[in-house]
Amino acid sequence: MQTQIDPTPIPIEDEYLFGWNPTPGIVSVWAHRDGRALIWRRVNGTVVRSAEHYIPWLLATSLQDVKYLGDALQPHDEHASHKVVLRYRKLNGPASSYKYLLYARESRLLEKTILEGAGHRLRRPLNMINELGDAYYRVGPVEQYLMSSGKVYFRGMTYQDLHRLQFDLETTALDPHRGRIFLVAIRDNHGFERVLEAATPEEEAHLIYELCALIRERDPDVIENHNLFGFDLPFLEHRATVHRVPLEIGRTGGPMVMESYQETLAVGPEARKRKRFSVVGRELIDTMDAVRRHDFVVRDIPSYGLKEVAKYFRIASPQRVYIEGSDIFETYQKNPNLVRRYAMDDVTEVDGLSQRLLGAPFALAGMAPRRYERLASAGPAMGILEPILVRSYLRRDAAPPYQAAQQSAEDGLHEGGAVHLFASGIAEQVVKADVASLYPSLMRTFRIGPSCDRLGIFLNILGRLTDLRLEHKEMALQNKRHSIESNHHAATQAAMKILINAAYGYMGAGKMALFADGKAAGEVTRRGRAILNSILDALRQRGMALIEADTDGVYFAVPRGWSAAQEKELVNSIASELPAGIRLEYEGRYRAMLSHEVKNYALLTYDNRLLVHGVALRSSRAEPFGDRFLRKALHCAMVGDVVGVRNLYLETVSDLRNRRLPASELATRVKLSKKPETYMEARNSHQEPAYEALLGAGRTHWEVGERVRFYRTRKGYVWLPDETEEAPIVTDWREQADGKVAPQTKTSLVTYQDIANRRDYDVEHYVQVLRNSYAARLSKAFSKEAFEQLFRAEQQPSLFDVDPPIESIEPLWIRHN
DNA sequence: GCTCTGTGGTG
DNA sequence: GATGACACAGAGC
Repeated sequence: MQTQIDPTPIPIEDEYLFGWNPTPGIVSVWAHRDGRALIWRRVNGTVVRSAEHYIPWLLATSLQDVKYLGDALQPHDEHASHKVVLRYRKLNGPASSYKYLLYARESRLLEKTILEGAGHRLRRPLNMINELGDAYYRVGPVEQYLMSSGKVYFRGMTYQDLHRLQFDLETTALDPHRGRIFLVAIRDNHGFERVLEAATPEEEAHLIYELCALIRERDPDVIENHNLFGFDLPFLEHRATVHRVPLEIGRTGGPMVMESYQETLAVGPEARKRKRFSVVGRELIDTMDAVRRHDFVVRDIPSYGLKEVAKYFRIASPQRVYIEGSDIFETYQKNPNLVRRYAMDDVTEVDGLSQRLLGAPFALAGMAPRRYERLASAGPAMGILEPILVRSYLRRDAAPPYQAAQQSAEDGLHEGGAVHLFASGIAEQVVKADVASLYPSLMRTFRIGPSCDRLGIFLNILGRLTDLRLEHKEMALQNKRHSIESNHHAATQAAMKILINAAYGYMGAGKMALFADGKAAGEVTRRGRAILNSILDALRQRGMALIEADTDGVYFAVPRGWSAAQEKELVNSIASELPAGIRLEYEGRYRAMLSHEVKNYALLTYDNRLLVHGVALRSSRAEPFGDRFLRKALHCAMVGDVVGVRNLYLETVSDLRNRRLPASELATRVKLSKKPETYMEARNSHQEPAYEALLGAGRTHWEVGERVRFYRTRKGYVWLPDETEEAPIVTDWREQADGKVAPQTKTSLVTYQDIANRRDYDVEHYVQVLRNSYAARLSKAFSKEAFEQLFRAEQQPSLFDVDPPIESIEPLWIRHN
């Protein structure tokens, strides 16, 4: 039974935000370019499919390319004749806008007709609408369907109503060229759990077939996993191709084959090409996208890996099985049950992550005219806000602005937010205060919106979102914690926050954004800098020790012994001096902070957790021993335990010198970018450790993109394989004493574990690495002399014996004047 | 030194 | 059937 939340019709003023068509329960849409659309709706617990038609359309700045059609081009309300190829609707708007909505019964026909006309005009053949620059504005078929119908996903549904299935592959290697699937864990939120296995390579094809059959049988609306697009689907696709097993996991009624196409996901740190997979009738969700989006705001997640993230969100079970990635297949051979549990724990955590993080995209899908799976990973500015704005303009028969003709987007090259580093070193009793939604607050308070938005919809939506968000936040608190209602409101407010925070970035997005306005964006940052400066002045006047400030927030140290209440009172008193509509908030307090550089610092919480921000304080080389050293040393330094830092350093050096650390602790990992041929050509002039390590191990073939782990010895580099080869039995034909040849079986000589435990590394090299790349990150915590003394490689006293005793060394404290 | 490219994650 | 939110290190010039 579905829970109906807010069954009331959509108020007129909210049509911009939520669309206007009340159709409930849409869980998936698949639209073809020929005008066919398949809609799946969840009605009282069952899924119904309907086949519909929509009219493919796009927006044009002029009719010049289609004028040649003559009578075959008609305004929308005239001549019902079969000779009409294209119709258009003239939208209200100034000369420079997308004044014409062109449509035809088929998308390809629409585009071909335009391309032909443009080809005549430009006197060259054209193949794609993209070649015509931004004279035309197009969206995908599903977006066309949703924008013109005013429908959205999930109307009247809550997150619990979705049928979600998680599956996770366990493989013998990370690279599908070098390994295979040996196990799949599957579960769904209706209580289903299953583990499929392929003990031998021959069973892999059947395993894939079974997985597909199970998905069809369970028939979920959504398929989820962590790094689904980055690992499971590409791996599955590759193995399915090898075995020629069709990947039929879509909903019956559409083509059941997984489709894939290239896309550039330029969302935050994901700005690179990756393959996008899509399935008819189901939504594919990668929980890592949600983690990334969450971290964009909080910037607090140490790693995006599933296990780390599950711990971070406290959804990891205490009984959870942990197995090192490279040990999984070997463990499976010895103790398959353990790996079964491990894999099931993985999918269970993915479900937990989904419940925790996917509510917001779910709520976004109830607003923006795009598929749920796209909204889960789309950039909120171009990917979500803009479709909402365009839909709103079309609803009003208004032409969206055409930027290329206007200068305003480009000439607004402006300064961004202010970034200050006031002090480096170690501070105690640190407070973080920041302005809640600084930029959107400024936009709303001072009515700064894109000048090209004639209808004022941008600011209208921003205002509506801000008000509604507060209401949902309030409702989330009023309802019982973790109740369906509370979760629904919490997710909705989170979705609105995403949109609100996108508003500023969208205005500054440059000329590709339809509603961009660089000047307005510049005005926002200018006012933002002024607000930040007044906050900093107020803190200085009150004698606080400023550490660093960035756009809308500041870290500072308060006098020793202050209580949290005193800190809050200080922040509130400063907040009360700011303009109405600008809210300065007390965000948190920390026992200590190491300030290294702008945006690079470590925090120690009062419950002794270490939070590290910025890559300057993280290890880029990622030798495990160095990483561990750095975390411990940071902790010691931040509590003023200088002797502890020194001892830790001496211990680590001694561990290296006495070869107490296994090679795996010292290995780095790099991704190969050269093909074997390419490297062999350049090898004489320029050698690279990763390739030399492979060649040294007798490997002459590799794929670009393979990750190679290796460590350094005095003789060269040693490859540390990340996986155990399958079929470890080799048959060795030996000539025996009597001259006969007989087969001799033996197990393979080395497993990766043997190599990982070797100790033949170049000790002096790693002592250098410890000092130069790890200890160096503590340089800002001490004076130059103290640093030299602390990290002197040898224990010998200095020549002249003038060093002060270690016990007397203090870190560089950031203190009040 | 500067610009360009790659990276995050997955077994 | 595309995006348009980072912030840095390392390679290549």
